[in-house]
Amino acid sequence: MATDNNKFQAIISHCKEYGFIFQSSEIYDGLSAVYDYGQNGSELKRNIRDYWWRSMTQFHENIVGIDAAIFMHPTTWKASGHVDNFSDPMIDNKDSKKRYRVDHLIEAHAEKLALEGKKEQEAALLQSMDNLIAKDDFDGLKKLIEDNNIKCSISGTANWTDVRQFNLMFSTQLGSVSDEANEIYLRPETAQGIFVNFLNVQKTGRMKIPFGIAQVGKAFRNEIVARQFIFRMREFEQMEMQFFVRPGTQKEWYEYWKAERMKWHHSLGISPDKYRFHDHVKLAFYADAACDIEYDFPIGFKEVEGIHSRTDHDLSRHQEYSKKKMQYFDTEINQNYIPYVIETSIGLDRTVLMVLSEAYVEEDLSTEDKKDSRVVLKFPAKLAPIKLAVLPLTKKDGLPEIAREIMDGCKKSFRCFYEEKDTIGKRYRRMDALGTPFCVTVDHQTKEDNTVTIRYRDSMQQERIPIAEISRIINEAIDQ
RNA sequence: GCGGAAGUAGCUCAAUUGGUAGAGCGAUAGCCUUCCAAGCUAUAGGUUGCGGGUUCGAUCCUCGUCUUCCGCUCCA
Repeated sequence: MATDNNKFQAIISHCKEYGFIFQSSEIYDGLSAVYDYGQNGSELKRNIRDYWWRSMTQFHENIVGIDAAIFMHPTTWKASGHVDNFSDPMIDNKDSKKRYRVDHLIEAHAEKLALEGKKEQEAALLQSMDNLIAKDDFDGLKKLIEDNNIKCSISGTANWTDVRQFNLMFSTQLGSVSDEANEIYLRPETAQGIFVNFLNVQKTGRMKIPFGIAQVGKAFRNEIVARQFIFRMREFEQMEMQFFVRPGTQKEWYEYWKAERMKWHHSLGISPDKYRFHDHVKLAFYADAACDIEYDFPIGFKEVEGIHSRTDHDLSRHQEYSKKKMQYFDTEINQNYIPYVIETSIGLDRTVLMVLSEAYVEEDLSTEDKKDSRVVLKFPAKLAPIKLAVLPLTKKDGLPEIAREIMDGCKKSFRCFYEEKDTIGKRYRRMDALGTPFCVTVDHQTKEDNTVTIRYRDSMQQERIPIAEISRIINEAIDQ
């Protein structure tokens, strides 16, 4: 791995070759920025998801989980601000390649007219623009730009593309009759499923503030450019937790969750110097504090998780649009209020990529006589797709039968893999490439004293242990 | 989305200046019975990304398209 970019490419190839991640619909040339998880990738992903879920809902007594539908009432997205903020008519200047939001471009020109004292022209321009935007008349908008001879500030030309709508939300029809009234969106984030269920969960769970609601699920964004493997996909999975707190305490809970989430990342066995916080300077309209946890991917430091202090923005908006009171009565202070929210939102696919990036190692094992190397995925045992490989040293002499018995004893508690083909060294290396932390080998001595050789993935060390100990050793490693 | 480059077996690559493709690794089956891949034998696997055009004939030339990579752009 000469450069980090080579390492990234190597990881992508490895993922395909060993059944972790395939491009979607590959036999039909693939679908851009959509990927499928294979037999090993789906296990890895599920293990990460389960670990996060347990960390939230099991280790914290005041956090419960839900699973909301992907389809939601269209008003949800008006209330959340996605309808207004997630779709804008855009236009590109062909010479400078610069893309503008049409309204920004025209407003800038109107401002210029105002400065030149042409107040009437300014008003007329803005009026025309508002009319056209309200009608979604993109051809009209382009004509307006051309008629006013609006130029790109960089290239100074008026060589424009057509006006196009970039709607980051996917839409579809609910019901079989196509009708605009039935248009609904695939959720662009999972958070809103939590907010609209806030009262349901709080009341039925008798939850007392502060408390959290966790959720794992798919979200969809029609990204203009989606690239970099599974880092940015159009269909992706989020693991989110919204933590409801008393107004005024959000700052301390924000700090609490920053620290708590960073601890979780370190518990994956990843070194702290691979992480950094990136504080948002320009805050979104709904936030009073926000930061990202960034991991040092082979392609550089990139966001894995976001922690946002969302104030009471979401619940207030839903209260406004639904006319339902999104309030909580706090018996400690005898007050009704709309809770403030701290959000932790981590991309599951990005976490998979992070774990893969961290685990992937090419090792040079050459000695003086022999060149040798291996590719090994050093997953934490709890995340490994396969925990144990059971390998009879040979296919004869009753060794496979003993190995099968070990398999039967272990496969109820964790995922095992049986293999009798090829030399033992080759089988070890195959397991390294899948990230299997333990291999046990049944040999002739096993028949005499019921012991096997256990071989550790990372150190490649071996030791002799009784068959009865296998299960305990591996379960302990998984629990760490 | 724009510009540039690329696409040949699961992977890494070769080949024909236009005459319809080979190797290594890998896979499968068998031999060997071996505690850290690359011993032996056999087998499978490619309408050379896809679709048109030029041509007697296209993997090669040409157009379109899809996908990927790099840069720009975008990412409430």
